[in-house]
Amino acid sequence: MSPVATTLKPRKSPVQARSTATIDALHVAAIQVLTREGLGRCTTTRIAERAGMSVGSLYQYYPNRDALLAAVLEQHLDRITSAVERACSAQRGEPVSRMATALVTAFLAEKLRDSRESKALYAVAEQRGGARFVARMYARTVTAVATMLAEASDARFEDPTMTATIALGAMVGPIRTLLEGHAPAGYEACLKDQLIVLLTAFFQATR
Amino acid sequence: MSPVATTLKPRKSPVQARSTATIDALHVAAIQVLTREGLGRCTTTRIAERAGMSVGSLYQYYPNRDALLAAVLEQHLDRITSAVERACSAQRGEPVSRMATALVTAFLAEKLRDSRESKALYAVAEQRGGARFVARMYARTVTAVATMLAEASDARFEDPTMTATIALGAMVGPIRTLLEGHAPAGYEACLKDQLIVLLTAFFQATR
Amino acid sequence: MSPVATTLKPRKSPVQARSTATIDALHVAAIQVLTREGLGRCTTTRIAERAGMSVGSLYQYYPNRDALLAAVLEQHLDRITSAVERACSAQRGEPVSRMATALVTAFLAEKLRDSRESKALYAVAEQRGGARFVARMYARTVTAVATMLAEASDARFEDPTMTATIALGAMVGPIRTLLEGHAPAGYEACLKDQLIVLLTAFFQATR
Amino acid sequence: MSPVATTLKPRKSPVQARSTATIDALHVAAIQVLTREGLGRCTTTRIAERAGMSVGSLYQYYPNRDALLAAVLEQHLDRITSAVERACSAQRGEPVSRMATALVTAFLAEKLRDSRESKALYAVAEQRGGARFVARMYARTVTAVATMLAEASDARFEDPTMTATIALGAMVGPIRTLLEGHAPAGYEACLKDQLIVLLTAFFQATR
DNA sequence: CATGAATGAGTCTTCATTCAT
DNA sequence: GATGAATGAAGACTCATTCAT
Repeated sequence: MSPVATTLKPRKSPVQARSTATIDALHVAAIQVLTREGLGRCTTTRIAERAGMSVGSLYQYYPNRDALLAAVLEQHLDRITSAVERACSAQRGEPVSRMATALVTAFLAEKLRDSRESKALYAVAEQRGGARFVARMYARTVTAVATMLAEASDARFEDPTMTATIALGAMVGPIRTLLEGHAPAGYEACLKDQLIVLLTAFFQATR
Repeated sequence: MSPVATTLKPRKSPVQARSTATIDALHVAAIQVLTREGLGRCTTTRIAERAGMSVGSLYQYYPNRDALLAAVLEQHLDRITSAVERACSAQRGEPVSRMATALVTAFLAEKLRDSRESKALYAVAEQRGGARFVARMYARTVTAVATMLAEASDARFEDPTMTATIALGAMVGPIRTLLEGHAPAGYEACLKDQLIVLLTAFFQATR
Repeated sequence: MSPVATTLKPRKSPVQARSTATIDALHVAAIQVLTREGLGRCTTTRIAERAGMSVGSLYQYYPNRDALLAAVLEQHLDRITSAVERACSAQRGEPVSRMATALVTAFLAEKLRDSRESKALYAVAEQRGGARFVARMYARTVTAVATMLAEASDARFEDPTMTATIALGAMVGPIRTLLEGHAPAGYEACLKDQLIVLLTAFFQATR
Repeated sequence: MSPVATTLKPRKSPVQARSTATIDALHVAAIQVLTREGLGRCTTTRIAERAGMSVGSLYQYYPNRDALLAAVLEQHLDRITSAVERACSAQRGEPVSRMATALVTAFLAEKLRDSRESKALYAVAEQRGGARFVARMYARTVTAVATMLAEASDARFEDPTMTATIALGAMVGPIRTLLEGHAPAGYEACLKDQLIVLLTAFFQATR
């Protein structure tokens, strides 16, 4: 939408007390508007309105629309990434089947915690500004998974980073199918088990 | 941006040769503008200009901007889906490993034929109108894959549709990683083999 | 007003017929708004409105507000500069008193042809974008005057450019006093004679 | 920008020392912002920030932005005018050549004391509110010069006010050329002498 | 039929001013 | 008195769509 996002960093935040609440209200409002109206209709005015404040206030905290959306995306991605990192570092030395289970469980739990939000943010991630955060999150997640895989008790991976990248994509793909509403009936119910089977089989075939 | 896409169908069916050529020029132009400028800057005027005609003429063929973009997306998806359908129907009765190979080969070839285009269209697919076409393509592809799987010579799937859906997502995920530029060096070179390993392992684990 | 004027060049003008009329209407409207409301209130909407068209049309001809104002300024300055150039080249070989008379006469006639316009444009000239045109006009005028002075029949100037620059400033100053309304009663009536005396005396004192 | 400058007078007279200091800080800050950012970016918030206080405090001293800028302009103009008045009243009874020298010397010294400031304030003077102060300053200066001229030892002026007005404009013009950056190399170095020659010649030609 | 100028609603963003703390 | 967050009107600019030529 905006050709060149000048700055995506939040503005020097005012005092603090009201700030945190206001920023949170903006994030929530942004996700709601994104969810209900779509990225195209997700305007600064509408976000501010739903957050119960004036546009001017929005600009007190973010230098432009993209910066706000980027912040929302970053928060979302960071939450998920952190959960995966935690899950991965807890599985070192375990067999790959447990790794697959832990990875899928952690990722799925976070991603589906608010599936409306997850879905709405895909559009933001597609944007110029969003790609940067996705890239960073991907890098962190791949590192976490690769590190975990390198210490599997029952496998030796030639190129853990490559395996981790493929595995991650293979896990995200079917989840996206669900979020975007292209899944058949009963899909969600067995998604977790299927993903575990998928990743376990892949890890064992690659080792 | 676009208020409410009233109709997404082309205004006149391309019966005449000139119409077909014109529509094609519009599609090509739309993809170029999308690719070079992004969805936000992909305006009707710019598309018409690059297609060598006036905006007025564009509206002779499509009732609005979204209809044009939807048509471009549909064409793209249809090409890929058809290729997959062909590949799948040719593998009936084969073992799952050959099925996986054929599926990955066909899909990858089409998707990477013009990766710029594929990537640019993700943004269109994300839009209101786009989801419908993606859904339809997903359905067709899943059906094709499920039908193929049901006749595998070395496997018996409990729920071929479910397996096909997961497999499809698992294949698309890593490809998307590549298209969106989040892949590490050397990724593209081994993507095909990795995907074949992935699907084969999954099919064999599920049978 | 605008921190960095990206482009001040008019847009690729459409056909021509209507164009010329439209552009002219814009110039006239801009001067009227500038005159009646001041630079601060000289908005694109108001200009378009007074020109009897929509904002969109304004932007069909000029990429931004400053470009329009710059064009108006340039036209104004070019008219005056050209008149001075003509007057100067006609005085070569004459005595300095005739040069002073010709210079003052030509300049004053043009500048006072529409004093409202002349005054209003001072504010535009002050702007980032305007300074460039003023500089260019100054350069042309100084060159014309210096060239003329160098060929005076009754004087030999050590540094004609310097003398021309000072003379020009000395002539413009009192005219500006008039245009800005700081002049006492009867000022305009004798301005021309006073300026001729001023420049003649200066040229004779400097030769 | 500012709707209608209701009042341009400071809200409270600077009786207390602290007030004077505060107002001075505001003036200095205003000039700095004006100089560094231009009139368009010279906002109350920025001025207050640079003055080390809050916007609210700024409004304790001035009813609106224009009042502050007007005060800054007035102070600037008053300083220069006072200097000229002093110089003029010291030259009574002297010959016009000394008068010219004294006038030019005093004016130039004040105007170039901080040329950045002088230049920046031109934009303020152009504004609605500014013209009033310039007019007042012009009147005082003309009076001072005219009074001086009326008592020249070697001349008798028919209309000292007219001569003074022209002389003032003739002196200001070339200085403005310098401040606005349209002057050729070496201009500043000989400006003073040239102006003295100019005014002396004019006075002698007019007497 | 093609053209492309005109339209004007809708976006983002800024900033003077106020007022609760 | 000082503070600075909140306000919202206003401005620049874009672009889908129409319609006179």
